[in-house]
Amino acid sequence: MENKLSFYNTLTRRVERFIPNNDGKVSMYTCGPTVYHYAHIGNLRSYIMEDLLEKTLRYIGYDVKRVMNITDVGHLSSDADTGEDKMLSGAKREHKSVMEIAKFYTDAFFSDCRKLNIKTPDVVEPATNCIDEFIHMITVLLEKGYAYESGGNIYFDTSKLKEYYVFSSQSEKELLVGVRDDVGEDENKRNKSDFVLWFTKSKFEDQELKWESPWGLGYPGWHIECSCISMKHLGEYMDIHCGGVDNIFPHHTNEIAQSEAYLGHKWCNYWFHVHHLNDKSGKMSKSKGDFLTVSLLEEKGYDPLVYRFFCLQSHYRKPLEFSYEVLDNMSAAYDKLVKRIGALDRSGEVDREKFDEYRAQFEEALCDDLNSAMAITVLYDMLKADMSDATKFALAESFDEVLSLDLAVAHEKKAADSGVDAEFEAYILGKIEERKAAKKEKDFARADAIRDELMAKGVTLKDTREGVVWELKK
RNA sequence: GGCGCAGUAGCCAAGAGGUAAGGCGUGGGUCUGCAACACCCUGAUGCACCGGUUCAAAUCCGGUCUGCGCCUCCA
Repeated sequence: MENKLSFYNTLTRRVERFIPNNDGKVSMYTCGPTVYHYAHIGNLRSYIMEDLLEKTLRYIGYDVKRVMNITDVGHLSSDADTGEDKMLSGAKREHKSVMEIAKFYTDAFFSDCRKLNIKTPDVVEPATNCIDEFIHMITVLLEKGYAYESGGNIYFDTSKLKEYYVFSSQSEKELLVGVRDDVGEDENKRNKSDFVLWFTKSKFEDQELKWESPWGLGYPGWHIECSCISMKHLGEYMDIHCGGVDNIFPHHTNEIAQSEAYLGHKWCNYWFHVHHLNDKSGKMSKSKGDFLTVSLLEEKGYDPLVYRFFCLQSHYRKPLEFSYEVLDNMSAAYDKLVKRIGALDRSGEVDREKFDEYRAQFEEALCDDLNSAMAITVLYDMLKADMSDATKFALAESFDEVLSLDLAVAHEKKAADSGVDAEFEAYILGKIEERKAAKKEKDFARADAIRDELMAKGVTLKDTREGVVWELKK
């Protein structure tokens, strides 16, 4: 099939035409969450943009297999032997077991994804399911001389590689100029850039999850999981590996190092990285403590899809700054868009020619380095164009396969479960009827009095063309 | 210190050599008891700044400034 999609490949540092290893098929891997806390909306930006990539691939006809890991062990707060396991500190914080924490936050993560219409990958695999695979890969790396044992831990020897810093033109010498003095140095390492594959000697004796291994009771390092899980499900050759830009180094750099050392050949051709969501003070981060979640946005009265719309209006390779002002802006735009599509008369013939014309424009925008903002413009252009409502509605439905903004579903249903109890709702509906009668008799003073009465209870009335609607004031 | 990303109207944002898309907001209008909704009209002689290349630059080149990220916690 024709390969028409282009996007930025971090490995070559340019926008490239995407050509999969097997015609028409795409193997795709996504670094999943470390489930020690809620995902914040910055984390979710990456998953939204990766979802866009996956859906674009499917939309233009590829057969996609996508795999995601769940990090439920081995992700330390520092990559040296000194950091505490994130899962363990999460468990301590909430006085639960590590497995309970993992389950709780994995569920929370997918619940957030559902609200944002992020498709669940074809395969989701927790790291703790793959201990045998980790041990196997580490064994091979030791046999091949790419790994060594030191101080009880197994390390990857980066000096054995021709090129370690594959993603940047940085020289090691420059990196050695210490910037972060908060990171303790691991005395067991032969080279500064070496990293742990397996821990048996942790400074944290209370590590809850440990497994038997040829090197003793212990647990895996963080980077090994993505290499093993992706190979387990996608084989030795992979098309696209995704993640946030902050994973470029060290996580993805280390994955390539160990995977290609293990395989003896090139592993993944395309690396797709999503830039950060910032606020005025900079990057949103779980470790900063204070962060925005999907639930928080909902509490403030925003539809989670407004946040998706906000992300889609920007580009994945651009830093995006979050503010409530912009979200309000997007919220208004989103409501108008949905209402406009909802008002379309869907009976009648679809004009195939027009349909194909706009669908092609939409694909073209997406295929140009995933220009989602332009794709949304095609949506607006299409709604303004001279063609039947049925054609417009069919196009909106089609575009929504990629945009996933619930553009063509009944939004009345959403309004129905706004959390108002039946008794209050009956009262409101009663008042609306009363007001309708007053208006009919041209008793506008009384009609306004009823509106004010409801307003005092937090209910806003609007006489739209489709009838009276009410909403709870936020 | 090194490496990288970005700077376009009040806000978000597209465009990447040929004379500034789109959205939200604002203002004006039409409509309707009023409000709201809907619809129409409305915006940058200019794309951070300074030079250069060119018939032509927001787009290319050089330099400067500003913001942000990465350089073993991060999406």
